[in-house]
Amino acid sequence: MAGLAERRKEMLDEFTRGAIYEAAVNVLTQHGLGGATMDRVASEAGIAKGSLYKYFRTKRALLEFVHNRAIEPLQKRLSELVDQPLPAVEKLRQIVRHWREHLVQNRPVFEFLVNDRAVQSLVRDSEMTARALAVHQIASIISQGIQQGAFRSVDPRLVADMFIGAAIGMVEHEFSSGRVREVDEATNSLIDIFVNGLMARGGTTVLPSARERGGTQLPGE
Amino acid sequence: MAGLAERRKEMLDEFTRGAIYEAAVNVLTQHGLGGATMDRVASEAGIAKGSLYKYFRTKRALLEFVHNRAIEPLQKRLSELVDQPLPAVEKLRQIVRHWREHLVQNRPVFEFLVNDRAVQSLVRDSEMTARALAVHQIASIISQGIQQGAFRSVDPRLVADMFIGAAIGMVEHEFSSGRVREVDEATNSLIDIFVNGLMARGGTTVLPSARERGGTQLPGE
Amino acid sequence: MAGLAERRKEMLDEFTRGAIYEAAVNVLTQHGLGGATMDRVASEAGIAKGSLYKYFRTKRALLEFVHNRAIEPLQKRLSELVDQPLPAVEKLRQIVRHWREHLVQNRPVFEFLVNDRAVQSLVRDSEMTARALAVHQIASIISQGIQQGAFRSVDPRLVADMFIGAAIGMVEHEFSSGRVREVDEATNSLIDIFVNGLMARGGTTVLPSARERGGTQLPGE
Amino acid sequence: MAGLAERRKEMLDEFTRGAIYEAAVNVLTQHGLGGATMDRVASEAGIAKGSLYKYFRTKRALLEFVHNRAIEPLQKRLSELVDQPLPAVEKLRQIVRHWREHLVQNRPVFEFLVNDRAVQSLVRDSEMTARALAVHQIASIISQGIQQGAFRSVDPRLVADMFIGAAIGMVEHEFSSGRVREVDEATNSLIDIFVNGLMARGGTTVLPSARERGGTQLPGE
DNA sequence: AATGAATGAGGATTCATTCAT
DNA sequence: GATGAATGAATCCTCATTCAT
Repeated sequence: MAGLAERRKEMLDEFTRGAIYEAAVNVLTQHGLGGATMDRVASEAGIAKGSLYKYFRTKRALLEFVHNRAIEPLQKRLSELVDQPLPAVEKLRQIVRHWREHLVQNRPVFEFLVNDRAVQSLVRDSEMTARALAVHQIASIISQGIQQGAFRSVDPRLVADMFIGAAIGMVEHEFSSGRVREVDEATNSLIDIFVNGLMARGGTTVLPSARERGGTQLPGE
Repeated sequence: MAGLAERRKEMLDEFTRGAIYEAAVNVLTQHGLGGATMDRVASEAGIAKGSLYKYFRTKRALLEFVHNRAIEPLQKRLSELVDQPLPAVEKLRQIVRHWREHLVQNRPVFEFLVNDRAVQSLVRDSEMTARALAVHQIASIISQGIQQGAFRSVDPRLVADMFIGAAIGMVEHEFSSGRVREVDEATNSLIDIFVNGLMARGGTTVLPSARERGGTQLPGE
Repeated sequence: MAGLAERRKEMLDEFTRGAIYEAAVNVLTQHGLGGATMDRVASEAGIAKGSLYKYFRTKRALLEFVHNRAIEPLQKRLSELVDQPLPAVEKLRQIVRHWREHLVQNRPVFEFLVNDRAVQSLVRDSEMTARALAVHQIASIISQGIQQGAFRSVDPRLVADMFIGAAIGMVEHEFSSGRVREVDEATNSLIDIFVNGLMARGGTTVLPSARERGGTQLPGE
Repeated sequence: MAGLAERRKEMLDEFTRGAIYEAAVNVLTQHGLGGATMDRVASEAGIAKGSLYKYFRTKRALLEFVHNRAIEPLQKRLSELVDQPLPAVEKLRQIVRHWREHLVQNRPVFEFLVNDRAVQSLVRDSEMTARALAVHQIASIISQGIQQGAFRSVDPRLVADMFIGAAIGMVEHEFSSGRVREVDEATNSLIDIFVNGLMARGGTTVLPSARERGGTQLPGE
């Protein structure tokens, strides 16, 4: 009996939290972070402000909830992929493709919540920020690639951070260029660059990198 | 003459604006964007609130000023580099090195202002946001590389956006790893990845990229 | 039912709005228009500033409310009278009497709100200001008088404006003279002047009006 | 020498005060009473704010100055007329004509300063407000008319207040109707009403005024 | 004497949070 | 348990007035 009532309540709770999530995303989309008031969220969710506070004790808690729920699928997929028996490159490729789709489909949330410093400081949980977790896991994929001889020896965490940055840059490009391209086009471009580099192969000579040059300065540097 | 008094006034003005800039950066650093009130900035700058409003007619104007002053050197250096007679790779290398140094030295501003969506919508000037300008110029460098045969044929703007993202990721890495490395180490890593890719050369075989595979799906993709 | 709760809420609302009206009038009386701050009104009404803003979204809305509530009874009575089967003179007489009583009883509001240019520009509703409405209706009474042969042929709207002005002048006289006279004394004086004029009848000769003189200029004109 | 320098200074002073008057009127016209800041007045007058404060120690003093200078010609003409050897009616006629012209020509000042309660309380000088003075003098003209047998016996001050009110109403009519009529038309209408009343003469019977009826109430009164 | 930068009290408005019904 | 009215601290901005140069 008690168990049933409890389960019932939990489900209702979960349902309402979903509605609040939708409402918060709408408000964020329409009014931006600054205009996202508890009043508006409650009204958009069709509940009273007092009830909203029953579900989230502070605004910060609400924002954390929205933030986490938005990021959750990304983290989940990343975790799953890390453990799969795939070559490192394929893992990266699938990660990027999934990120891209998710971001494009949930653009407003990421516009206003995830990629926003103000929120990040607001929702920064005690231990490990979402990004740090992603870096950690992508770094492990890169390490795998190095160990398996597919990748050169690089600093996995550094490259992981660059990789994430490039992925974000890719999505920003799609946002700002207004046009959403073939699902694989941008994804493959990113992987292609990271795997093969920009260098034209076959006979063409480029200036050696500074590392290869031993750090000498070119004129103008 | 009149010229003298004017010059004097301008210098004083510039001096005060500088002090306000410092104050704003401090407040931003200590209180974040949300806690950056005009009151606090004025107090930190050691002037009255009314005086602050003499220099900046609105909070938004102040934020724009801080934002622009922080970004200005980056844009200036980028513009200079674009026009220099250097190989594309060297241009990119120098850009990254300069960005990195500037960002590391002005971390607080970039933490709270430049890379923040909320501010971006606040300070978004009519036509072209700072990032768009940077993308444009870096894309032109990449185009140059392609034309000169150094780079493969890629979408310059897309790769430019990725490149900027990767550069930001690199700096974030330095911020979050807490340790600031040798000036060239991270820079060269970034250039190295973008030019040569991650792929281990010499006999090792990796899965071909989707482009080379002709778009076929691998299992799990 | 739902209706009950709604009715209850409406009554409470109306009650509070009444209290705010009183408070606003008090503040207006004591501090004048310039000193009528939302803070003071809230405090005088015994509610928090935030609550005041729940009832009136802006200061302007509050002022409009006070203005309208003060003028409402005047307009109502005027509208009623216009349609009654009374000789034009009697209509005018009753209007003046009612105005006078209302103004004397609500002196502070009219001192600071109704007869004040600054407020008029603040509360000027889109279409027809209160005065314009009054002019319109009094003009229609004068027209009636003309049609029924009681009044000479004059410009009804012009005379209506003069009539209103004279009525205001009458009340100002009572205010400034400090003494409030018999209810009918001033009222009848006003009607008497407008109906019969100042001219002494019976044998006494006065200079003909310019109209009668054909527009010739007297010395000093 | 000292005398000359003093005279010179006085003249300059007077000149500047004139410029300030013009500036204040412009600002009042463009920004209304609320937007009439000392800053704007100084800037419009082409002097520094500090200098403005040399001429008027407070904003109130400036407003009093503008108010008085605007009213001055009206008072002057009124005083002159009172003492002239003219029939009372002619005095009233000329007063109204002059007021009307002056008000029409200086509309902005009167819109925002003279007929405004907020200012009136601001500029109310200790003893006798401008209106009170005008009432006094017009009342004396009416008294003259009564003594000379031209007017019936009425309360001169009460009628003077009504008269002034009617004159203001007349000007308001011209302002609100947008059209400025022949100089004498409105003026003569006003005088005509006040001298002869609205009553249609010659055979037509109207209800007797309450005075004549002895104060009896009509049905509906 | 003229200037205009500096001041800071004051005012309108918002919004996260509480609590009586 | 749900509600939404009440709260008041906090924020942006204005402007009359002063005073050092």
